[in-house]
Amino acid sequence: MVMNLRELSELLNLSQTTVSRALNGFPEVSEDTRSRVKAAADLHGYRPSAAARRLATGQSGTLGVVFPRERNMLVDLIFTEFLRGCVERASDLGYDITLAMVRGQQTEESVYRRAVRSARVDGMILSSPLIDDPRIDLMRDLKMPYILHGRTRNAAPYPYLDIDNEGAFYKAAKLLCDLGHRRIALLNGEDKNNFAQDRERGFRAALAEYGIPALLHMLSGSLMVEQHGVEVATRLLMRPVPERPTAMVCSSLSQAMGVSKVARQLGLRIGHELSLIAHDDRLHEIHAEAFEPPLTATQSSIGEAGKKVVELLINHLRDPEARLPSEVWPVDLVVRASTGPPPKT
Amino acid sequence: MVMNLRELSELLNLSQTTVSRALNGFPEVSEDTRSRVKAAADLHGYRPSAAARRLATGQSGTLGVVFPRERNMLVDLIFTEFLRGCVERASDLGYDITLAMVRGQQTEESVYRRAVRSARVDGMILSSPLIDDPRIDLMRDLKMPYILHGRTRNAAPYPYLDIDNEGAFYKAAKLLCDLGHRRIALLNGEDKNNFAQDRERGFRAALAEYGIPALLHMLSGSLMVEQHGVEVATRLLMRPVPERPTAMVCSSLSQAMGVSKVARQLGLRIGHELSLIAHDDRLHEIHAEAFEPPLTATQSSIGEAGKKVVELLINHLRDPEARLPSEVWPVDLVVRASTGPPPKT
DNA sequence: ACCAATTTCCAAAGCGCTTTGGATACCTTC
DNA sequence: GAAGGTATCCAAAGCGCTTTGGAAATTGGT
Repeated sequence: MVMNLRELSELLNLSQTTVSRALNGFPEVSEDTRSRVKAAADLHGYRPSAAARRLATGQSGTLGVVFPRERNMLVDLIFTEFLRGCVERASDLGYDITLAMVRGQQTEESVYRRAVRSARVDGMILSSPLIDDPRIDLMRDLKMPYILHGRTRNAAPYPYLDIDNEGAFYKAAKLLCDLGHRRIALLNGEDKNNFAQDRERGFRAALAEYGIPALLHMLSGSLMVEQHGVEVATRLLMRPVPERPTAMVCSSLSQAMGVSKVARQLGLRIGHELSLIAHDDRLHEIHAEAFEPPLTATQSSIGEAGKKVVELLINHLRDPEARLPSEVWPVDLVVRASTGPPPKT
Repeated sequence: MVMNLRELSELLNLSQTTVSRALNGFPEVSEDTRSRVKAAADLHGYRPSAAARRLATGQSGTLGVVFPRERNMLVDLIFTEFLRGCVERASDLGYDITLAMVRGQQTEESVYRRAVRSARVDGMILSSPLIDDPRIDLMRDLKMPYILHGRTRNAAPYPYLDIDNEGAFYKAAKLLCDLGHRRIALLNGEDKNNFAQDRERGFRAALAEYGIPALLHMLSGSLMVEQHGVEVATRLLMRPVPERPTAMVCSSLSQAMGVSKVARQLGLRIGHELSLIAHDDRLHEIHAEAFEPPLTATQSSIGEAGKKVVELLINHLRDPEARLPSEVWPVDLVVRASTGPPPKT
């Protein structure tokens, strides 16, 4: 049914060596034979057996992605988008993505150990890191190549791709300060997430520059779609005018959606009585520009991050000696209609 | 670093054959040696190399799952949950899950062919089938074992797991008819999906039994979270009382959420002026019982479906001669507080 | 026209497992 | 105690690829 290397080489009157080399782009084979081989391979639909190649090279051609432990709508949506990016780029580069999951009882460790020992994957992609993530020490101990999507506080240098959360929220808060806002609220993610702390830091830094106390600043309990935005917004916006924030910065579009609904109900026009900025992960079908009015946002595509993470990891696999693949992406602040000067009261 | 079979066998003064058999539970090895072998394997952390085993057995120990072509919040959430189920059960059964994706330009076919020829996967799991899904003929041509999550209209028998959508919506509509409702609306999924057609059929069948015209019945354009529910509900519930539906059946909790909000705004109490039933996929953190009031729902866990699909496919792989793994799950109708007799007007 | 350098190709040795086809030892049974 | 089972174990042959260490063929310089 499916032809193998030996058959193909016999058919071409060449050795397996030559055919293999021709196909894999080695220099020691003439262009002439190479094209002859490629044509024949194409014609007969030859594809090297993944299993055999894996055994011979000791590489599995597979990257592992671990499901986040946490589960909620936002996390799931973000993860799916991230995963999509990973799979897309991986398949471009000839790699497979397999999924791993840590189940109830199991220790995180056993799962990773298992993956490593049976050599199922060449590297792992870890997402949603905690402040001090034990997995990175584990990976190092296991000598398993890996890359983190996000950052952690672990001491030693490690490979990661992250976005400049601090800078993004600094920019956002600064914009509001520049516009004249004095009472600015932050709806953040959970404090245990590193990105939430980064965002808070950036936010505070901007306020500090303007000598504005970060009084209204709040750390939220969850990223729940809308619900959390609704709750916090209700609590804050119902306050008497002198205490009411004139601007809010949200960690997700979902929160912004909730805030925006509450504002509308209270008759506060977004961009006038209330300025609103949110972070936009560029999820599919949820766009800051589709808000009413279009939302000023710090934006960074989570799907692109998935692609890049795979790229970095694969580069690292191909050349383990090269410098650690660590990268911080700047985040754009796109100003739209949801931000304006504070109301004159 | 990692010990292999030869080393382990030398260490035990046994042949590789015996060690392999002991570990894989073959009968022709004494319980005595078996436990000795297992202990040693455990002690030294021996794990057979996946690549070598794959090459030797011709089985990859891997199942492929294909990303749905469509993308929106609901699809993504459902897919993630389904995937989670797949990964969970697969890992229990010693299988890996790798993801495949059909990209923009690529034909569906090329993607599947590639997977088959390089023998990366032993079987594929296809989800969100179309009415007449070309993939099932393709799978058959390629002789790739597969299973469908959902059903299609293709003529020849094929392996699938589906829930009884028709029966579920029949039950839901019948309940409403029994309660005395006469104007019942259906908010369905897109017509191109097989499950939507099944649901419509069940819905119509119940109404027909009661001689009720399915006038208010509507096929919706999208499954968008809430938005669609809001739109349709607004259109229907703003009508004059004699034309207004007294009950609605939704295809998803998200739609129901939208309907419910509109009803609340119009001062219609769910369970009194408006009865509401929705299909509940048992997604994480979105529960029919958490609605206000708790929602009567037809429910079936998409995560469990993922698990079962993997089970069926693996059984099929282990015994290809056995009967086609095709199964229809009954769907429970759980009556809660959102349904009651129609208002007396 | 000859030697060295370069191209181009190949035979064969793994990679680490499973599995076939015995061989050997240990019991039964009469 | 010999014949026939049965329970244990093993040597060796793959699985289909990559890669090492040469050999053969071609080229170039003089």
